[in-house]
Order: sequence, then structure tokens, then C-alpha cells
Amino acid sequence: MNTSIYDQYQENKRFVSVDCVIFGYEEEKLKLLVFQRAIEPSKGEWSLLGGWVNAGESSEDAARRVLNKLTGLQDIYLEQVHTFSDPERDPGGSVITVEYYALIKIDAKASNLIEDYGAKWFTLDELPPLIFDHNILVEKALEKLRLRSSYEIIGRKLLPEKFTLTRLRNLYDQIFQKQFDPGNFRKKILSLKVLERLEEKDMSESKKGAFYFKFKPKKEGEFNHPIFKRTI
Amino acid sequence: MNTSIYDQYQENKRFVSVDCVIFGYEEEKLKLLVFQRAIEPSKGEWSLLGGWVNAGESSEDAARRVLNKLTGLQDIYLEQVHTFSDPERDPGGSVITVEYYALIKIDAKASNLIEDYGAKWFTLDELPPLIFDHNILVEKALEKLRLRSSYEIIGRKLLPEKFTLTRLRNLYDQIFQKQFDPGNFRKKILSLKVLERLEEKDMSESKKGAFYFKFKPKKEGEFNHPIFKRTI
DNA sequence: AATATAAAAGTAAAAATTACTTTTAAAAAT
DNA sequence: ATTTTTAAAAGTAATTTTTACTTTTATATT
Repeated sequence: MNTSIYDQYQENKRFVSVDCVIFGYEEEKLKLLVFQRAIEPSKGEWSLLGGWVNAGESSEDAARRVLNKLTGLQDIYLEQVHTFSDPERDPGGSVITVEYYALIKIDAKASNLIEDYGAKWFTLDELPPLIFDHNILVEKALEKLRLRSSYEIIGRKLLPEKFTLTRLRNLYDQIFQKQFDPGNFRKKILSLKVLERLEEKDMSESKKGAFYFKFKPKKEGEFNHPIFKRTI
Repeated sequence: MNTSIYDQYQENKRFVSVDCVIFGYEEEKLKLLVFQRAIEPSKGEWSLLGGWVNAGESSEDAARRVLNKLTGLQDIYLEQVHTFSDPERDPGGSVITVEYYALIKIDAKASNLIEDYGAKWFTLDELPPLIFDHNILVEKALEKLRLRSSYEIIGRKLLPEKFTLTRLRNLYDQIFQKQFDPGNFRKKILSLKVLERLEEKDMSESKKGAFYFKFKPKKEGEFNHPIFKRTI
């Protein structure tokens, strides 16, 4: 146990957890990984992936630890979403939770691990009721993902190495729950110059075939171009 | 002390605090209120307004409590910014802090209370080094304030009841640290239809005089118009 | 060789942004 | 009483971006 000169305030100590909203993209659908909760209360009900923030650990460390244990993956894209601290939010006790969303590539290797945990991928419209305030957390994560997707071309962590523009557009359709115009989407994305066209084509979706693209390497410290435009 | 079925995880309990970045606007300058820290470590150094999150309290409750104690004000605009949890961030012990920014109207009444606390308003460019990671917290709060200001006309909580467009523009100049074009700013703001022009003019700044404006009442659940425009 | 398909390119109108110039209202100076 | 001065307010035109489309293209299939 680490000592602290704040120990006189001991009664202010709180349980602190992390909760992760895990997004994946598979079969043209944005999906969300949820779990059957392992401890009481609400044991067995659907829940986000959570865990305690251990002593000597930051909340982001904790999120990476639980995600790594689940998926075996090392370099997971994480973004902090919000902190929920209503003392009544968890009927089991007063727990502050720091929320993150994670973007992961759904692959067979990770899938095996995931199954061991009784986890399941759901599309947004199939998502079941979750414990506590977790459905609200999902909404918040979606908002944040949309904001992020509006500032840079998201997909590095959701799409395979090479992908077609149609597939990227479908991902955006899924994230924003709307249909982007194919021509305008293409024009916009290519104008940002963050993708590189490969010589190879994907012939599975059309007779003409669609060129594969990949992300150009992200330069150190460089943000992708904003796609939002400030108008003031 | 409230009981919890999580008590077996007692060793996971952490100190949780809030820190508030307090923005005010006075004499055509965006200012920031900082404090001389009252407890060790770093007692006497400049610091954000902070406090413990008490048992039975949410972090937002805690932020409102410390802000109310400081200013006497009740309805302070608060937005959660980020949670910092590096166990090394506070040399006095492992403390997770939930950061908020607050917008307050600088008035004489509040100023008296504020002085009792050894607090001082600084402009952005005069801001002294702060303890721990607090300068980083200020940067984060500014980013969030800029984002917010890009989505709605901020100022309800920073400007007096009636104000000129020149004054609003100056506030935006301060927030974004750039000079907005007077004509284009006026055109843009008025097109959003969130302001109402009063009959009265402010004659102190020009011979022609500038009309006062006030915010139209914010309809329940209604956001102000986005000023950012999504371009994808 | 013709057909079918989605990909890719192209187009033109509308809207928004930007960088300016001109006009205006009223106080102050002449 | 007229002119001057000032920032406010209105106006303008070029440019850029967005939007809603249409046309052309490359290639597998018929």
C-alpha cells in the first residue's frame, strides 16, 4: 500500500473503475462488444467491459490491461469519453467510472479469447439493455466517436490494411447512421490526401473492380485533416 | 461510511478530487482564476481550484460545492473536461482528478469572496506556472471551451445581460486567440438567430453607437445552432 | 459481341466563406 | 450650422465548398 500525506482524508477514498465501449467493424456493420457480468450485483446481465483501477495504475493503464486480457491485442486505440460519478449509479456501492471507447479489428485470434469470456458482438440496433448506466455510456461513446470521425478519417484501427472507398464509406454510414453520397464522399476523402491508392483491385463487389487504398503513414505529431470545417 | 458489496476490493479505493478551470471575461480579456494552494505539498504555489469528492457526492456536485463556496454563485456553467489519473501526477499521493471548466461573470460581489481565498485573475498570456499537471489541465480546458464555442454562441455565462456585437466578437477573439473579421463575424452571428437586438445603443465606443443585443431565451432541450459545419 | 454492374469521373447550381468597400449615425470639432 | 471623425452596419464580388445529380469506364458475365 502506498503512503500518502493525504491519509488524513482517508474517508474520501472511492472505488474507481474503468468501463470500455468496444467498437469493431465486420460484415459491413459497426458492432459493439458486451459481456455477461461476472460479479454481483447484476451478475449474468449484459454489461460493458469493466475493471478496477488498481493502485499504481492510471485509468488508461487499467483500460489497456482489461482489453489486453480480453483480446490479447497490444496497441488498441483508446479515447477517454467521460467520467460518471453519481454515487447511486451502481447499486453495489459508490463507484466512479472512467469511460473509454476502444477500436479493435475483429479477427479470429481475438475472437477465441473473447468467446471464453462469454462476450458477444452486437450491432447498434440489436444492442440489448445493459446494466446500470451503461446504455448511456454507449450513447456518449458514440457521440465521441462521431466527433472524432468528423475530425479525421477514422478506420486505421477498424479496417484491414487495405480497403476500398466503398468500404470506408460504409463504415461512415454505420458510424453516423446515414447514407453518404458515394461520389461526394469519394471526392471529399481523396481531397484530404490521407489515403494512398494501391494498384490492386477488389473484384468481389463489381465487375469493374474497386481500387484498394491504404492509410498513408501518420506523421509524428500530425493530425489528419479536419473534416469538420470551422465556419466562424 | 456507506457499505458496499465491493468492500472486498477495498485496496482499490483511490483519492478522488475535482479541479476547476475558472474562466471569466473582464476588460476585453479572457481571464482565469487561480489560487494559492492551502495544503501541502506545494502549499502557497499557484493552483487551480480543487477539492475532494466527498462520499455520497458526484464529481459535478463537488465542483459546484467548491465553486459556490468560493463565489457564492449558484448557477455556474460547468463542463467536464477530462479525468487525470497518472498515479505520479500529485507528489502528495495517488489522486485521480476530474477536471471541469466553469464560466462565471466577474462581478464585485463575487470578487470579495474570491479575494479572501488569495485567488487572482490572470489573462492567458500572464498565467504563472501552476502546480502538478495543472498547466496541462488549463490547455485541455481551453481546447474544450473552443470546441464548445464552435458549436454554440458562448457568452450567456460570460457576458452581461446586454452586450454589443463588438464585445461578443472580442470575446471570441480572446477564446480563439485570433482576430475575427468584424463584418463577417456580424453576418455569421446574426444568421444564427440566437440574439435579439435591443433598441438601446452603447455610445461609449463610437460616435454612431452600437446596438445592444441579448441572448434569446434558450428553449428547453434546444441546442444553439452549430457554428461548425460538418463537411463530410 | 453485347450486357450488366458498381466504380470512378464529371458537372452545374446553390450555399458558404472570405476579403474587401461603402454607407451610416451621431458626437465632436471647426 | 457645417464639417469632420469614428466605429457600426450594410453591402459586394470573387472564391471555395457543398450538394444533387449525370456520364463514362473497366471488367466479368451472358
